[in-house]
Amino acid sequence: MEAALKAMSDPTRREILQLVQHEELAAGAIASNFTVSRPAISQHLAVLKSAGLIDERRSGVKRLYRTKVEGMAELKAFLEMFWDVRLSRLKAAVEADTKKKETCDDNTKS
Amino acid sequence: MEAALKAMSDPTRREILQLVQHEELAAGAIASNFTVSRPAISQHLAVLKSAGLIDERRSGVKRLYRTKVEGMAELKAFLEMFWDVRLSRLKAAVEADTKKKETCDDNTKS
DNA sequence: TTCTTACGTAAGTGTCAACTTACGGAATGG
DNA sequence: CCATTCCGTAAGTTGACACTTACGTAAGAA
Repeated sequence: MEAALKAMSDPTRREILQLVQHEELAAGAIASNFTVSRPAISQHLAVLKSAGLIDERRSGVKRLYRTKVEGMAELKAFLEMFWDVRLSRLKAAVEADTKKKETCDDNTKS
Repeated sequence: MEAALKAMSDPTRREILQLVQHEELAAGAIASNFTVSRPAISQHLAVLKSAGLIDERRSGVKRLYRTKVEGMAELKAFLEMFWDVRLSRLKAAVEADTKKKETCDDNTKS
């Protein structure tokens, strides 16, 4: 997850992920969508690949890339953990509010 | 989302988020869980706060922090976009496979 | 073979960020 | 008042990283 998060924290790489989520694209075709140099895109592709976020396939002299969504599974699970906590907080708040009507106690100090 | 992603890309900050997801904790109490210096944690808290991932509340001489899950909403939506695409890929593959069987249905037995 | 296409890789540079120690400043207790 | 606690901020160092240009390499065409 560490690698996936760092990889996605770059806006250029996020754009690449969106570009190749529907169709396979060659490295050059990807680079043509950006103003930065082609080697820079090549390095971004290497980062995405080593983070498990894209797949590479060779076809003749070209290299085709495509988003590999499995690499985001861990991160997705991490995020959903917080959503579950939010729900349990709501539940706890409701229960605490119910109990407060029985035992009114003030322990704050100022 | 940019800020939230960069904030979460640091392992120390992810640990902090998990520490304060259930209960409010003071800055010092948070720092006591790590080996890095207290000012370092203070800086991490500032990053998390400016990314909208935690809330700060003052109580006397202490500052209490707590995870603010709303800051992750955009990132969650970004991730789910890729999951939707994966489903549509599966659907497209199934439909293509079905069509193939219809076009050549007179002399082949699957 | 030789040229061309389509890439990755090497090397260097500038910027950013995570960490350290030292200091400042607000709230409380004496 | 002064001292202590709790915490953010300042300043400096180190390492990571995004980018550049220049070069290397594999596949196919002439």
